This record gives sequence, structure tokens and C-alpha cells, in this order.
Amino acid sequence: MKICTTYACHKFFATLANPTRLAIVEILMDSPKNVAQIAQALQQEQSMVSHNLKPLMECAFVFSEKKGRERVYSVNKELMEPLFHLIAFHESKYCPNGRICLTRKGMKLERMKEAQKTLYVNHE
Amino acid sequence: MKICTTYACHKFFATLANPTRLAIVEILMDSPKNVAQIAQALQQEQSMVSHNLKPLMECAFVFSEKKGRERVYSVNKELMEPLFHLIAFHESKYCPNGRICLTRKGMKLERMKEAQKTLYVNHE
DNA sequence: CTCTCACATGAAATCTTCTTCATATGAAAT
DNA sequence: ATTTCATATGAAGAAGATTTCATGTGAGAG
Repeated sequence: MKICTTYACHKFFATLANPTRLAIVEILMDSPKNVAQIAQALQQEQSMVSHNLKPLMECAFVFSEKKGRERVYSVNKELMEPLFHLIAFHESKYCPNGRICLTRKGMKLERMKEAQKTLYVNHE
Repeated sequence: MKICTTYACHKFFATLANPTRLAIVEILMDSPKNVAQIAQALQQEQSMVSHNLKPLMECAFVFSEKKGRERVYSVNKELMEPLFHLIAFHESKYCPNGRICLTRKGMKLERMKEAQKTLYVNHE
């Protein structure tokens, strides 16, 4: 039986394989926020936040609700909590100090350091 | 506490966000195989399989062992089984017929149909 | 009804990843 | 020692994704 070779499964992972979207998920874990609040928390442009919220919505990783003039986004904790616990366990077992994972081939070093400072966090 | 905005977490998802690598994981769920067997099962070139096995190894999604002249790859079921169960549950809840997920903006339709036929499976 | 605020969308440029083809490596067989 | 088999690696072109800037939209306030 095929479980992971579906386009839905690819989209699931592809949507989370992005530092901006992971950061959005992370700050929504704390509390629901509107677009401007997310943008401010991430120090990113509003249009970038909107662009990245779209695939998160399509995958039901976040939900949204209109409140007056704003739109408030919240995270799907039922999915995200067990998912990140699974990853945390996996990392603690196979990537204890995070060193192996801290290089990426195509990515320019300068840009990566920038990403580390802003969106990523070094887990040492 | 930061749990998902690490590069390790990004790499986790990025590695699985690829049809070839998902297909490799899937056929290894059945039984361990060497590179040539994987290539044959997927109808892909050997070098492509090797290239894609590398990130899977780095993330400890697959393991390998030398056996004589071959190298036999096996999947990390401890991780993959709960991971795909989580996704299956999520999909059953939010993507019941798979329709919403079956389009992708940037992807050329022709290429997508090809991918559907070979690597992906339409879950209807 | 018009203005404005909050957000979404489009398109182009840039950046990243994937695939392919050619070649390298290394261990086992002869 | 040489050949051969199994797999890995490198580099370049193609394909795909992300970001940015400009603009569009629509609901609520005045």
C-alpha cells in the first residue's frame, strides 16, 4: 500500500521545508496572531508573510478566522505538537549536537549565517 | 523554546520533500535493498538513486550496511512509521479525496502527470 | 459613498535544488 | 596485480521555489 508517494505527502513536507514558514508555525504555537503581528515578530515584509501563509493554510497547518478588519491565524496543534515531538526525539537520537546538520551544499554561507541569526536557531 | 526553527528541522523536511526520496523510503519499507535494486524498482538511474540516498542517510532516515560487494540500504522504521501514520491521519481529516492537494503552481502539468504515473500515486 | 486599513496577489528577478552524464573509487574476483 | 562490479561523486544545465516590489481587493470606519 502506497502511503508516502502521493503528491499530498510531497506537499506536506515541501510546505514545511522553508525557514519562513517554520518560523510562522513556531510563533503561532505561542498564540494566534494577525498578519501584521507575524510580520513584526519575524521582521519580514507583510507580503512575504501572506505568500507563505497560503501553503500553510492549504495544508491545514494553520487555520484563520476573520475578526473585524483583521484575519487571525492560529496553528493546528493537534498535528504540530506530535510532529515536532517526533522530530525532537529523532534529533536527540541522531543529531545530538546539531553539527552535522548545520551545512547545506547549495546555500551561500553568508546567506546561511543570516538565516541562522534570524530564522534558524543553533541548537547547541 | 525553539523547536522547529533550526536548520536540522528544515533539513528534515527538505529531505522528504522530494518524490524520488519518498519513493526510495517507500520501497525500503517493504524490505532492505541495494542500490541497483532500488534503481530498478523505481526505474531510475543508479546515479540518481545514489545522489538521493545521501541526504536520506545524513538525516538517518535510512541506514546502510556493506554486504560483500554491495551496500544494502534499510529504512528507519522507528521514525517513518509514526511519521507516516501522523500524515495519514492528517490527510484523512483535511484532504479526504486528495483533490485539493493535486495541483502545484510552479509545476508544469505535463511533468506533473508524469510524476503522478511513476513516483506519486493518486489516492482516490 | 468614499476612504483607509489589513491583507492578498502578480510578476520578475534571484536563489536553490534536481537531474543527467561523465567519471572516480574501492573492494572483491580472477 | 589487474579487471570488474557496485556504488559514489562532480559539474553543468534545467527546473523549481522564494523574495521583493508594486498593485489589487474588500470590508469596515467616518
